[in-house]
Amino acid sequence: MSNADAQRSEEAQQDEFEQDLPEQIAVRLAKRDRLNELGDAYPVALPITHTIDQVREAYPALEVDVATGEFVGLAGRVMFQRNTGKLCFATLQAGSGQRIQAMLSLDKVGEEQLELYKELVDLGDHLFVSGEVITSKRGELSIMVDSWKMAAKTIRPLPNLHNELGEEYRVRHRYIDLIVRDRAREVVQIRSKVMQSMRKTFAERDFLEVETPMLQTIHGGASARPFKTHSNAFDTELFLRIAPELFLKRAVVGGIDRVYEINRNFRNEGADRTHSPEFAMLEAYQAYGDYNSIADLTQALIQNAAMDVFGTHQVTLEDGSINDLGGEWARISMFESLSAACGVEITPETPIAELKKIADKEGIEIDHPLHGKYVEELWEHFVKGDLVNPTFVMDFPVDTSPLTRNHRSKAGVVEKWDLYIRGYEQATGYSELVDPVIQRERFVAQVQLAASGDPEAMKLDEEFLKALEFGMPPSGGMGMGIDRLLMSLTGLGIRETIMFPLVK
RNA sequence: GGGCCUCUAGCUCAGUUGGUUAGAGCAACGGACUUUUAAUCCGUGGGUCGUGGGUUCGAUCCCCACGGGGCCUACCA
Repeated sequence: MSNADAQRSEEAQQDEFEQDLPEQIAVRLAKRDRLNELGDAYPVALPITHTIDQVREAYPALEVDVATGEFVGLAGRVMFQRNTGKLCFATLQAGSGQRIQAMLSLDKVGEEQLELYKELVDLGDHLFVSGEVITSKRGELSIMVDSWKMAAKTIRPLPNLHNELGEEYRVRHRYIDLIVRDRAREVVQIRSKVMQSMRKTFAERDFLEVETPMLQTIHGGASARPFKTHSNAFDTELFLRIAPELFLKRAVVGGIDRVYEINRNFRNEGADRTHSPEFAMLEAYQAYGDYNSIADLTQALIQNAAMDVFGTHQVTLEDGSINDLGGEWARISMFESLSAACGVEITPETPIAELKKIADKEGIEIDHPLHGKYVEELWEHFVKGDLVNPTFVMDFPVDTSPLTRNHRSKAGVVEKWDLYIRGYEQATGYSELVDPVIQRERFVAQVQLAASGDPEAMKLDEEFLKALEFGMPPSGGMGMGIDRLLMSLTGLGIRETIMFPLVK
């Protein structure tokens, strides 16, 4: 297509755009033009002296019909309008959600400015007003406007504020959701404060925050299907990371003894109420720690976050129920809790055939070559549902945990825990496997699994093994889903804790 | 991946057992109103009924395909 053709087609598209406009958008575009004729529909600077929050704070409880003598200039989004012939009311909203009323009367602003206001200001516009802080005859804290200016003209109408938005509209137009729904703003604030709190806890313990590669030539550190992409410069296949683990361990080899990363992981798997294809993950490693010390750290991170953000360890969830995160969290053994729950002694030596018999009796279908897979499935069936309070489930089967050290005294299990809160897996922690010879054997076993068709089996990462061969100190490590943590702290679904979840 | 449900105005929703011109509230437009709080009152406009095909004299409604969304189910954190 030639440049001229391209331009013509662009103009055609522009015409089409303007012809097909919904009535309200056409009307607002005309108002925008009018504002630009008179001045500027989008001025770069406005003489703002106060925020809405500041004015509200300064006058928490004025009597009815008071004039304070204080003159302010402030701006906010017009959320409601109530116009009478010679007196207009507008409710202005700040980004914080704070609101204040603006009043425009004929004798203060004059006929021309009042008429222009009525003609050009719509719901949703950002409006600047300057005038005296007063209360109305009904006691509403207000600005008695001397002059007003459009701060930013909106072209699309806000949805009506008297019905809840549909779920799909909320997710696809989160910026609207944030404007009209207090809870949406609150969740963003909570998430930010939780991150601040966790970084503070880490800093107090001398952990360094680092960033490791998201684009990787070999994906590792977890069992999951990766997203694939391609590098033109290197002409090679790349993977979006499924976990940062193998790079954070390289950092520990390098002497970054206390290290953590909070960043995104990507897993090419199903999405539902508790899973998102991209999700925020915290991983932390502590040299000369083990799975006990890292469990202590995990408990501290979550309890500090609850205390810093909500001022209590007993957090109230969306449905009104209480999630009690207080006290020392229980630590139970996977094999012992499973044995107790199903009434049969189950150990790492229990033959697969016997485990299969129990599974069949319970109506659980398992088709997997690994002993540990049966144990974990049975455990989830018998025990998981009953775990409401925070609980560390300790000492997992060896064959499903290729990056974890063998238990120091119990045969057939590794030093790994999963943290469950309200029945959801919240975090996992290890005494890290640092023996490069055993690590190589574990990877080889994974490669065999992959050869037998398991798409989630780990790949053998020679560069990571080489790093281990230079000596990694004994370490504890943990990983925690941030979105999941937010769910535990609020009771919301994952798509509400992520500001912009993936939508088709 | 499998099953069930759903898509109507800017937003939230009615509705049509297939029949002339598809409705409401808020929003918009015109008018009245100097203390409103979803202001009120009078009037007006606004729709490819998700998209494409089929059945029919006639389809927004019935059928098929496709697309978006939701719930359940399976895998994974």
